[in-house]
Amino acid sequence: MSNITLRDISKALNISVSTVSRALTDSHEIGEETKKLVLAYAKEHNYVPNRMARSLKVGKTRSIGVVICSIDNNFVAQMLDGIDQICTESGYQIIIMQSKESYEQEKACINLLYASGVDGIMISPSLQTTDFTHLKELQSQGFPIVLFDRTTEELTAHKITANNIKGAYQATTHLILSGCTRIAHLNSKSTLAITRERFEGYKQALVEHQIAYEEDLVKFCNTSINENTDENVATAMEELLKQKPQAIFTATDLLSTKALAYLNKHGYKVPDDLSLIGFSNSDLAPILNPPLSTVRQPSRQIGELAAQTIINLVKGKDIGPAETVLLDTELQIRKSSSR
Amino acid sequence: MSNITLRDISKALNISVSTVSRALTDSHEIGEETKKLVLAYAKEHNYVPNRMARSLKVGKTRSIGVVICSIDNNFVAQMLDGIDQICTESGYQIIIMQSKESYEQEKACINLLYASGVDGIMISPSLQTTDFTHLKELQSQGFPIVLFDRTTEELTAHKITANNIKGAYQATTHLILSGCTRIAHLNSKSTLAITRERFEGYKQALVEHQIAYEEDLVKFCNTSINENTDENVATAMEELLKQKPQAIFTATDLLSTKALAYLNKHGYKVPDDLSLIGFSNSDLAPILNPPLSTVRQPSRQIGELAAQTIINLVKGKDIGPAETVLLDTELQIRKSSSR
DNA sequence: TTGTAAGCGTTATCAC
DNA sequence: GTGATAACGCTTACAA
Repeated sequence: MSNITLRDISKALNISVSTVSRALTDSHEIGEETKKLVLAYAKEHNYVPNRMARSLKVGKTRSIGVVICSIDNNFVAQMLDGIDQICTESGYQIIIMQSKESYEQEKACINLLYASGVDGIMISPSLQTTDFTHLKELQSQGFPIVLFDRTTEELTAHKITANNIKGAYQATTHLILSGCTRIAHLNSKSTLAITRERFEGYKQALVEHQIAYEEDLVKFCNTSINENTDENVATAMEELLKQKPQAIFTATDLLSTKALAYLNKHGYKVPDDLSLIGFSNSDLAPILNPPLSTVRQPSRQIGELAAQTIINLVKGKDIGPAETVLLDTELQIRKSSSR
Repeated sequence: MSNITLRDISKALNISVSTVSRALTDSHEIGEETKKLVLAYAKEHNYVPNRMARSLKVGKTRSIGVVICSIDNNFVAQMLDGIDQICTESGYQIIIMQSKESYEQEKACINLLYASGVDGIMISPSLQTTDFTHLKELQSQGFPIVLFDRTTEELTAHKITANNIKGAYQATTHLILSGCTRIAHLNSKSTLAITRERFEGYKQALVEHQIAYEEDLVKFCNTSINENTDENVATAMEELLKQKPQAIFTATDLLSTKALAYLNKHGYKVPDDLSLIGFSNSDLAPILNPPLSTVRQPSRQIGELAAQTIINLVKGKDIGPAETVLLDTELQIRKSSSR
């Protein structure tokens, strides 16, 4: 198993290195005889090409960088699973880096990835990120970049994300149809499309059902890591609850579960006292107390599509101008919103 | 940002490539003047060394392979988080590969990682794995390997894992002290130490409290991916419940939540009808229905220690003979086991 | 069909 | 203290 090289093979078989190289890549300009010979020898001594040497030579590493906020997040892990599957199938290695919701760390990740020679980068920006020049710079050199899940209008690129407006709209509409009119909305604080779009869907549903929008029923709270999220959520919930809402629509996975925990802890009966519905991809939603109604995102599919897109870009395939792909969410009604 | 090389710097500054190289690695045999000059120029044009070239030359990639069952698993994600932190701090890149609980796929991962030149491998074997020759072969060539979380006696290596016997013992003892004598045990099917040790801890607690061990109260079920786990768990639970247990101790994260889901679905009141306690690292345990008592493992710490160990090995540090590090678990009593 | 040789960007071994 | 030069393992013109 100790590494054998092209030269070893060439010496053993008394043919040149280049012939061996070509034989192994099944070049048409090599005799069947020699091909078989080389292939056999290579297999027997289980030759495995040196990735570094190959990369150095051809200037491509067959690896792509993936930047996410945190690997320790159900939804993210599911997307990574999808990404990994596609990339492995296509012979690409992924290098995962976490921004931990920090803009500085995100830039550091990008630099590290670029320095380590990845052929392309897929990124779901941090909630802190408002400036995208670190990505624009790369792009301007023709470096392939794909945004997934979290997107922004600041950057022209291929983007794969859930249909956030529609998902939020459906969730809110569901609450309205169940008889709620005072519906609170808890969102995370960011300038990313994801935040605005879910807020947008919420407002659309209100408008459509002639319910006046009330600013006091909406809170955006800082959920960046290290930002004592529990406390921020508690404060936001406290203020929202003062407004006596009949229901709350939470816009992210983290907020949904933290809001439920808060309500349970403070003696609110869900859904008797108020309904709750949120974005969440946790498999545990059905056995939460109470079972949590959720907008579920096609996490694996987002990952798969994004991976396929970056691979196509990296391979130089013409996949047309940058476009945003919106994948439908799925409304899963459970007890937490059944009044 | 387009890559600048040593040669570019050497030309611009009219000094040799080797001088530049040495200046950048802060060699003591270079004049302070030139050092400053080179460093300044490098910074200004943000020179970043070519990883491939460096790796090819020195025969090390500063990357380590991490093999886990699935990234889409709370506990695993937490360990990965710990691993990532240590590796990033030490300037090592990690390459994560999933076995999906398949022995064949695990072997494929190992081969791919080895072929891609990682300096060492950390692995948490699949539940299917009983034969460890694929790892032994690597080891016999002096290739660094560390086992984490899931270990085996089949392999002599550095191992980092939770104190499974103690954790299981504590959980079972807790059930006994709460008044249960008919305690069922649901475990996963594997020959890994993790399975046997938790079973062992369960039995130890019984013995110590003079409770007779009953084979019918114990089930090992196949939780490999693709093995219709839900159905297997349902069958196992059905049979266990026929024995009218007063409590169930579930041995893995997956089994714990699936068991709870099963009980809820079939109208069992936990803890009134029976208590439940399980291994789980889900942050949602407190808001499950009912809040789930758990044995919590120091996931991040396991990852961190394992990462530190493999890095030490890779660096050739003498860290003594292979030993197993056992980290204490934490018993978290909640409503599901409060009678 | 096969061989020769250059070169990818580093680092290391010699010289000077 | 600095500079040539070879070498890591591979691919690829260009020759033969």
